[in-house]
Amino acid sequence: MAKKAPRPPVSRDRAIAVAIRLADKGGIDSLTMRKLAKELQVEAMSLYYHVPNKEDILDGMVDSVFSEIGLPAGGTPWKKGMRDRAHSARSALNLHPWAVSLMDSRTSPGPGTLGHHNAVLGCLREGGFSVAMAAHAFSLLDAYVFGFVLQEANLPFESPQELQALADSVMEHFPAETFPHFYELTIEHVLKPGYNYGDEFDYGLELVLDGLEVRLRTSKP
Amino acid sequence: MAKKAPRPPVSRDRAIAVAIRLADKGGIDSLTMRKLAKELQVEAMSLYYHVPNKEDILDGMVDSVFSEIGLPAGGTPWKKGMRDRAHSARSALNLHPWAVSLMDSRTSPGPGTLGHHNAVLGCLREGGFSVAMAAHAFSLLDAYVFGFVLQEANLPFESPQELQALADSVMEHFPAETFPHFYELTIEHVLKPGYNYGDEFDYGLELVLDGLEVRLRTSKP
DNA sequence: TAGGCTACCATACGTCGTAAGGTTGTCAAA
DNA sequence: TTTGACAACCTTACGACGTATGGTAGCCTA
Repeated sequence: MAKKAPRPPVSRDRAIAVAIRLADKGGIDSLTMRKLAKELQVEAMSLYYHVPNKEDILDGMVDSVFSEIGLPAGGTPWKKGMRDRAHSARSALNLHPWAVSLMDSRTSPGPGTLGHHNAVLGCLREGGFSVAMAAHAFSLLDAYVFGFVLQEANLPFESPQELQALADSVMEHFPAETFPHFYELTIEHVLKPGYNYGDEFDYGLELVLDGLEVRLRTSKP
Repeated sequence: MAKKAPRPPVSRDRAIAVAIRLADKGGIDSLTMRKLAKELQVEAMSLYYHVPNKEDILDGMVDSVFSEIGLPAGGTPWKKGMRDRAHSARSALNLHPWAVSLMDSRTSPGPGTLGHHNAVLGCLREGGFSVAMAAHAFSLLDAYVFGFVLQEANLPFESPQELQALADSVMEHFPAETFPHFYELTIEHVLKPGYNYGDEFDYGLELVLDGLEVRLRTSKP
């Protein structure tokens, strides 16, 4: 996959794109200025010609992920718009799991982030939400989506086998009667074939959307 | 504030407690094995007698924060139990903002985490939730609470002055007509005196709790 | 008084972000 | 045709990080 002879020129955008690829492959901790430079076929210090510091690259990465989230086209009914956006956001953040933890500690929003916020607010306002109600809905939906993805990325297992192994390990350390309800859930629900934590996403999302619909109706004359 | 002459013995628990203090004071990045050792009045490598590596300390810190979250006493009505727990979780995580981003990448739950999960599930089951409904509720509530705290810890401002400064900075970089809905929200809502993002927490929480109540009622015979 | 154990320490390695100060290649003005 | 400014990249080096390796000093028991 290495380029032929001529090295394409480095730029902030290209550095960010390659950094995202590296972080996707090896996790955010494996992203170092030296590895990024090597991937771009330059030396580490050359990056600092295009970028003030590593933080700036991380900012750019987060903003780029935000830009990946599909935006509701103008005129979309708010409920469908918000549902689609939630699914799109989950997909983007699942593709780039480092993004959620990186959102923390990032300070100034970039154009991708602002554009995203703007489109969401627009969809809500067109759907009849007052400014205050739109703020409520925005906060609630974002908190739910990011929180869910955080938990999802957080799961210490990825396959049913790993889940079983984890359950075994926990049961070994703590006798069953210590945490009876936790055990009930584990055995009667989680360890059942076909269980998939990701399936919980839609349940919560629809509950939230329905709740917003009710509040919207009863807040209007 | 330094201890007198006799140095108290180091232990995993004491190391974790002091690590939490350091992370609270200077952020998670400022927590290094050398600084932690100095605070405990030993050399860095002495920590490795009590702890296998830094990861183990981070695990312990997260588990300790989970233990700080108040648990519903047995017999508490589920809605009050969940509301109180959500507030308590938010308080604990606001006190230790590094904990949310640290939850990511942590693998094996400790006793604090398991005890917390167990008590929550118990409260829901006693309140009439089926195992599957309890799983839904748990996922939804946790996602919302953690997601909200993540956003809250994430806010790039802490005082109204900083907010105003941030707004000015953003407006300088992007003309107002680029993101009209974002500007509407900022000017008509966020920059108004008395605005406090934290106030959004209860709106979303009550909406979620009401939604769960409806689902619980209609799922029962 | 010998040996073993617990708790601690000194030194060193490889890796990180990045400061400071080169070295090229290109291209317009002289 | 020469000059010199500028953009793009490089070399070297520094201090901080996590931690592997291999001590040592004090205590306890036999």
